[in-house]
Amino acid sequence: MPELPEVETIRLSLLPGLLGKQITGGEVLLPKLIQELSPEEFLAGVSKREITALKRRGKYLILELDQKWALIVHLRMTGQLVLENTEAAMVKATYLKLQLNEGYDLRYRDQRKFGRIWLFEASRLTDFFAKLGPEPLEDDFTVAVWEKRLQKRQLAIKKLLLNQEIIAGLGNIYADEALFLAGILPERPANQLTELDVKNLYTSIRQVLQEGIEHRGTSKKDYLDGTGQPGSYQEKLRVYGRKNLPCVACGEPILKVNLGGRGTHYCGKCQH
DNA sequence: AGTCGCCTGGTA
DNA sequence: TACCAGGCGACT
Repeated sequence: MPELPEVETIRLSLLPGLLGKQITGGEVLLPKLIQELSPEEFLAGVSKREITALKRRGKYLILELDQKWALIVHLRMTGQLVLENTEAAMVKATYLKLQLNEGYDLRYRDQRKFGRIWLFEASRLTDFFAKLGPEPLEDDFTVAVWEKRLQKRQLAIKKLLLNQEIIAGLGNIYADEALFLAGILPERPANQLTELDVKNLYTSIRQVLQEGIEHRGTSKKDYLDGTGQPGSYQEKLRVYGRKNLPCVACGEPILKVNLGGRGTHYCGKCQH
């Protein structure tokens, strides 16, 4: 489900309700959701701790507890993290409930049960994210860094965009959108991109992610932010989910193919 | 490098 | 009934 803009929107929407709150208790209703620990160990580890920061790395959400522990959430395809009144009825597919002081729960829902949650000491974060690629919106992600990452790679550029070790945070929607904006065919081998292609792609990646955040994410099916609100970027998508609809630039029908097992949308006339 | 499994639900 | 879905890791 959520890519970088959705996870960032969830982070921003949860920030006011979570910062400084204490986790008073909780309930795990799907043991396999919790990685490396038993549900009991996990609940004991988060209980009585204060949420001291909320961060994001790629598509991972990081709750810092007591400035010492890291509670990591990866939503995979259909995960949702929402703040709800403790009295509110438990919605279907809610698999984790963390009770906070002041009457609210942080609840995790996940239709397809693909999500993952970890709890460990914050000192392990560097190791945990060691293989993850650069943050595309950070200042240290430069064209030069991007160029270097694509060097000598003969894989289709779309596949590289989806590889989180190459660049963090892009998923199927924003990868297709970035390639369209840059005018590059998804099948192009990365090492055949010109210097200008690489530069355009760099700019396009940052643009679509920025736009996604500004529109509070893309709600195609399940995605909601931490307050239960959908995003609106689905209305702005240029190619994703627009098979057979006219290209916004040239009017030709948008094509959809399968690339590496993922639906891939593009304009056969605008992208080369 | 490519395919399969993990899960459930919506749609063709 | 079959296929598809915003992700990712374990297989061959």
